[in-house]
Amino acid sequence: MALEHAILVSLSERAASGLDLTRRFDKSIGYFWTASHQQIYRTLSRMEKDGWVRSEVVAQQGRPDKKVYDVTAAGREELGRWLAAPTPAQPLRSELMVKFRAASYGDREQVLDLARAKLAEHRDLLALYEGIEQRDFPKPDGLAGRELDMYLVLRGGVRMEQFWIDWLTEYLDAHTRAHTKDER
Amino acid sequence: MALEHAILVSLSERAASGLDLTRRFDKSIGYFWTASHQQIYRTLSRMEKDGWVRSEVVAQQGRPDKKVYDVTAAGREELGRWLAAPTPAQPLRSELMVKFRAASYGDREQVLDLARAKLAEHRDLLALYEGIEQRDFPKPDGLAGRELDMYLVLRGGVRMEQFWIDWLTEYLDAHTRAHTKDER
DNA sequence: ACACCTCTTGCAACTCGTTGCATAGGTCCC
DNA sequence: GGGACCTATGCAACGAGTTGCAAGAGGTGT
Repeated sequence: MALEHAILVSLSERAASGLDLTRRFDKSIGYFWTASHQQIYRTLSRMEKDGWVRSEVVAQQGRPDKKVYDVTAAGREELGRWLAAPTPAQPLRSELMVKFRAASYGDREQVLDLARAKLAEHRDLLALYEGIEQRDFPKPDGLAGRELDMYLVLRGGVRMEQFWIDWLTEYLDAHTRAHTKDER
Repeated sequence: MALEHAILVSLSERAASGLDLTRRFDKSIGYFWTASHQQIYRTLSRMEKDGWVRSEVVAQQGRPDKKVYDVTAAGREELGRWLAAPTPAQPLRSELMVKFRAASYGDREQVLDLARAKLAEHRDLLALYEGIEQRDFPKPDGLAGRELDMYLVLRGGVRMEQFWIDWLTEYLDAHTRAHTKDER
């Protein structure tokens, strides 16, 4: 399981409540690991029971109290252990690829429309990531340590979106060419 | 859910038993959608109950009987419906990216070793896919229809592996450079 | 006073996927 | 005949993740 470790990473950067974490998983960390708020609350409870984090109730003005979580020494130890452990291969799982392979059993034109929609989605995501890259890392050459790590993960996101765009373009081009040939 | 649809696609290509399907999910289809045999048997039962497939017990010589499944008209209809339906965005989920981002909270050298191991894995996969590409599609230019679909999905696999290789190489290079600088 | 909004935490039920095991028929070999 | 192994199907239990809903606390509007 990696959600508890993703939470440990996020809490290592800064202590947070369940809702704070939920918001972080909606942006930065969420770009490469997603989680719903229910999942986060449930996991936080288990982690506290296991002694990886401890919580403190903090009163707020004009808002309900919140429970702020913090990583314990045991949590830091677990994080280090997990970091060094081999990562199991995550098999590729793409609904889109299943559909592309199945296109001849349905309406091909609609599948091409799906491809065009996905292409637009991935172009938007690429623009988002490149915007963050230019805003937060205008000069990547001098980076080191934690900042370099964050930059390189973002680069992974950029490259991933570029992959989708390139492949979907190849897909659409090839089918456009095949279709044109049929018409002649 | 896409497993039932992946099964419909595979059964559309050719009728099969649960174990046949398990073997297909270990190779061709499995390159972009995986499933264990228990999952397949369970899903086949449900699909038969829903009327998407029908089964026939076939006696074999020297082996236990097998139940061969076949797509019904309702199954073909469902497949067509699913093909045209929009595909929800699948958020990226990469344990490796979480680890890379967290490297400063553990032993960085071990994380670099993980990256090198992943790089080797993806090089192997790329070689596998490129081997299939050259064996099955030596002349991709004339392809159309179902063969073109299969070729293009394979191209997606090749490009995906190439993405991992390129990014991991960038990651290792950047950290090698940062480390060298520290030493000076 | 009352309805209604947001913030924060959480429960319950469900689906999806994995792991471990069971069963039953059959071959091959010693 | 006994044991190892393969084919084929399946159950049970668990863990991970999603969806829907609830409840309390505090604010705002009329």
